[in-house]
Amino acid sequence: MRITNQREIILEELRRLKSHPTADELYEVVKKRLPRISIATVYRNLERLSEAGMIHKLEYGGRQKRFDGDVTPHCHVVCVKCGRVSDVETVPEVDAEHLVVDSRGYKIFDGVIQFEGLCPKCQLLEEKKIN
Amino acid sequence: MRITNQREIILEELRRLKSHPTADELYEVVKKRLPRISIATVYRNLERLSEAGMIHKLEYGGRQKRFDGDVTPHCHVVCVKCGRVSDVETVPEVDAEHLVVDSRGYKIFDGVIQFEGLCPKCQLLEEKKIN
DNA sequence: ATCCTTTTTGATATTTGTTATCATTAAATA
DNA sequence: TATTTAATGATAACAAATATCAAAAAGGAT
Ligand SMILES: [Zn+2]
Ligand SMILES: [Zn+2]
Ligand SMILES: [Zn+2]
Ligand SMILES: [Zn+2]
Repeated sequence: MRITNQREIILEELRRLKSHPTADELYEVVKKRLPRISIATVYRNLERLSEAGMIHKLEYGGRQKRFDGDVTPHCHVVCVKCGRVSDVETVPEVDAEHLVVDSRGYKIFDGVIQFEGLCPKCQLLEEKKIN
Repeated sequence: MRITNQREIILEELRRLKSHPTADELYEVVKKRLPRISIATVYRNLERLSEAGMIHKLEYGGRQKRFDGDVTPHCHVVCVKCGRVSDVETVPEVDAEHLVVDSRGYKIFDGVIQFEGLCPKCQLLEEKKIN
């Protein structure tokens, strides 16, 4: 895969951010360094980079996909209110395949534990609503 | 929540199906019993029923949301090729909260293990491609 | 039953995130 | 340098989901 200026900066900025941004959030950040870049270029490169395994595409709930520049194995927690995604530190990995008793004929590659919760911001909002 | 004929049949058919259908797949099935029903009614009721906890909304990869009439705790495997979703039988549940070392300030409700694999149909297609 | 209020429905328009198209530009190769 | 190949920017097209709204259905009061 060719290393174009746009591709390099998209990857750089995604790796810098720890927020698991959506394509348009990343577009806004990248635009500061490349004011003429098109949103299509951002979508295209995120797709290419994730195919190449250089980034991760996160397809959790909510409308928009999110992206992660950190490809080392780790778990995520998704806020059920706002959709924010954060990394979660877990105890040394449980091998997912050993948890399966009947896979219904599927050939299983991978198992990820995905947590659901309420982010700090949304917890504060909840408290205010009650009072 | 009012029990209308449409709502009842949507719930009935979703519970009968074990395929975790998309809204439009379920629409096609329900239409056999209610030929005049609108797709909007299906979307609306799936939303209301999932808010009420009577069904589950599955928001895995792929474009379309899927729905599950079985709300007893169980895990899913998603086919990475075709997006099909099936139930997976696992060993007696690991308590997700105990796996978390640092939740980054989130209040964690739930942790589900989501498996990725290749469904039987797509395994056959892969084999044919190789030969 | 009749009247009134609230909820739901069907049809369809709108929104939204994403993907496709295509002429132009940039990069790689010979 | 010329030729091929890939990437870009602008924007159209697409598809799933949601919003709108008049009409119909359901429920409650009298
Ligand atoms: Zn939140
Ligand atoms: Zn992450
Ligand atoms: Zn499949
Ligand atoms: Zn299921």
